[in-house]
Amino acid sequence: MKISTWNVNSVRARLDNIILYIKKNSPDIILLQEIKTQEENFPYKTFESLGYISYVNGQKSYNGVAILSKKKLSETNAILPGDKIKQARFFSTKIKIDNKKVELINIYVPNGNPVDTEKYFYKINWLNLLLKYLENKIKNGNLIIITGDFNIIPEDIDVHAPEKYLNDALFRIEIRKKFREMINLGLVDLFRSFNKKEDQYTFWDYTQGSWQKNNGLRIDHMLISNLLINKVRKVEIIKNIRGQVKPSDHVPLECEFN
DNA sequence: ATGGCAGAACATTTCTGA
Repeated sequence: MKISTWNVNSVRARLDNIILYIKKNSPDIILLQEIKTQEENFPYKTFESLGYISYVNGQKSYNGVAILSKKKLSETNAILPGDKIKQARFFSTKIKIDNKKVELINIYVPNGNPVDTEKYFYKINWLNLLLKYLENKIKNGNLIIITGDFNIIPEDIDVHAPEKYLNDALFRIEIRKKFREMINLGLVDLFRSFNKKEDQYTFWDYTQGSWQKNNGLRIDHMLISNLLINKVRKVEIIKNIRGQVKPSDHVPLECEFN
């Protein structure tokens, strides 16, 4: 089974790119972030014609997450307990891997810049709520796959110029500790466990020729329960997507399970 | 320090993103 995560920066503006990607890579499940639309304007029918059922947690203009799946999904939930701001950044469901029940979670973590503003504190608070949610699930014996746009650069190796990001909401120690806390719950940074190389990015800014200079960031992740790691066949960043006409600033991250 | 680009909507300008 192939699972893919992709911040598309507007599902409607990116429809042609997404269709092309689906036809070529045919993931079983795609987790989308930043769909930037309400459910009423989501292109359900386009994806249905490609063989996918869409599950959408939408919002006007900003944020929004969705899961496209070839098979019907069960136990879907669009609410992160305790989040009072209620931006559309969370969607969870249950799937089966190797006949084991697994909670699959799609997240779009707040960016948090500029630091030490209301936006930054919202990010910290959102991550704390997510940690509480994960801790509870894991304590109760649930297997987890959590994927999406974490807006966190885990290590120096994951950013083209670490010294420039020390006081950025994506790289501040305080934020990176939240990522580490997730790992410490018993999760694995799947991409990094399979690939130790530098310059492995999932995002390149639209400005300053970032793509051409390979000035990227690795901020889209898949964390999975330790117990699932031996079910993983392959994990891959689909980098060439960023070179398309009218691309998203993020590219898909794929994982194949046995 | 600013602005580089892109998308959506309050739309020929403003906001948000990372």
